[in-house]
Amino acid sequence: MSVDYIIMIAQLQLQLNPSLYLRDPQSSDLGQRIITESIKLIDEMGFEAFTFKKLSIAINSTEASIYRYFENKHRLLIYLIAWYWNYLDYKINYETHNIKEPKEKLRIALKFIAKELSDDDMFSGVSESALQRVVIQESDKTYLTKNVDLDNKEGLFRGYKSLCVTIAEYVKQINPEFEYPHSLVSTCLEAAHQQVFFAKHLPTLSDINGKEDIHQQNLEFLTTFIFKTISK
Amino acid sequence: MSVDYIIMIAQLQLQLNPSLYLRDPQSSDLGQRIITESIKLIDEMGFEAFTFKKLSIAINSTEASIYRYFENKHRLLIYLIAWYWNYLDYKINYETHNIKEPKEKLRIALKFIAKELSDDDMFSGVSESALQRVVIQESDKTYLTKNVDLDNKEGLFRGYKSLCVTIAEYVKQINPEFEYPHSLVSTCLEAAHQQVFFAKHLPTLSDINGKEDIHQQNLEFLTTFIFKTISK
DNA sequence: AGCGTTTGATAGTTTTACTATTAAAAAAAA
DNA sequence: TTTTTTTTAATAGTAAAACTATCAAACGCT
Repeated sequence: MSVDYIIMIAQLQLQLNPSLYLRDPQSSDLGQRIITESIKLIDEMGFEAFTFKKLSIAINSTEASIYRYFENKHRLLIYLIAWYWNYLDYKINYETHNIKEPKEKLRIALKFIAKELSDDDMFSGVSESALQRVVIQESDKTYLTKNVDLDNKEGLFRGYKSLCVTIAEYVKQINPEFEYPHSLVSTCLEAAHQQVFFAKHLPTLSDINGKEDIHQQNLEFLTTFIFKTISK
Repeated sequence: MSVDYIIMIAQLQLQLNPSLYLRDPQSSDLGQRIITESIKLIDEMGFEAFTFKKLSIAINSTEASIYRYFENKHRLLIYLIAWYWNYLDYKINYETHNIKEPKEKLRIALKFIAKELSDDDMFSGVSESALQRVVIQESDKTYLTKNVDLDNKEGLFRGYKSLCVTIAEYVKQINPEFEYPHSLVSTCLEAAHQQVFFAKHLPTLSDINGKEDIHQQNLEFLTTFIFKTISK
């Protein structure tokens, strides 16, 4: 691990919008336990059944203490999902940094978007595989609320938008005449987790079958769909 | 309105899976009020803030009475969304019935998927425009739960899957070699409402701008991406 | 008029989503 | 090392949500 790499990570952490929390969970032991355990719990029981009461028991603390870090469980979810998109955005920017060819950049981006994170991928104590499952099942709930406009004004969705814009840039470079780069990329980002969910739970809605490598098939689908759509 | 049409509607209503409710809301005045008012309320306040208590006040009845029709508010949402997909599936089947050319069938299907329903479109007392807004904002919540597999086994998502399969058939007829017809169509169906939501609330994620006709632009985007993806 | 079904009224339980207060513990400053 | 400040834990409490149960009134039907 080079010094540069450490600096990049530090910046990545700092980039998380302070509006995402009341008190920075990265700044204390309790805060970090809130993050790691909430990912586990939401992954296991789903966001609806998840409560601060249950979380407080899991981390051997109290509800009141958790409320000092996050206004409510919805905000905590937004934080977790934002962390993931920021992480992906960082990773994709890092991996495509010295690539010239936009098609290659797009290919790399898609690879990271569709890639399954493994259980031993850990990033400052966070189980990335559990977080990825949380993203697959819960991410849309962050913005599908009557509060979107206010939350968006606070910049809570910055990471996701940034990632979308980054990749839309590659699309524009490949085909400057294509009229819907952002729509295509957001559709693709959404499809990336939707198709995994469908493959596992509503297989009629997908041709990706659970028997083979879901993430590999998904990558092929997304690649086909995005490159064909922007072809001239 | 022809007799055939009436029969089709009757069938459409009957096709709604009885597992969707405890007591058929179409069968009584109170049941119908539950449906029409719940659509209004969810549209206005969002699904999270919506409660049976509020609904009972709106329909001048009691919580207990509503619980005789639906097990809980999540089941009611599933019912409303299922109604919409069944309605769309019926409409698309009806409108493409005597069309031979699969490309034309697909075009018609997309037209109905992307079409904005107007305030005066009413179908047995249901405000279709309000229901469509509910679909845009809430539909994904029907299946993004830990209960999906059980709900799916009960056939609660039959309408959506049926619509997806119908359109995937057109895709297969246009290009039998295309490997992901269902994935492409489910991606398209999801994008159809996602893009409207993004255009209104997270415009960075979309090229569809709120100033012009969102639904028309959306149709163009969806048409471009689906036809390009399946082109040889 | 009598019967079964549907609805309304009322009441009660458990859980969730918070807020407030105070004391103890830990960290930082003097 | 003592003092001060900040953080956390413990406890308690509230309002609303998500139900369940009971019973009587109303209604539709034969």
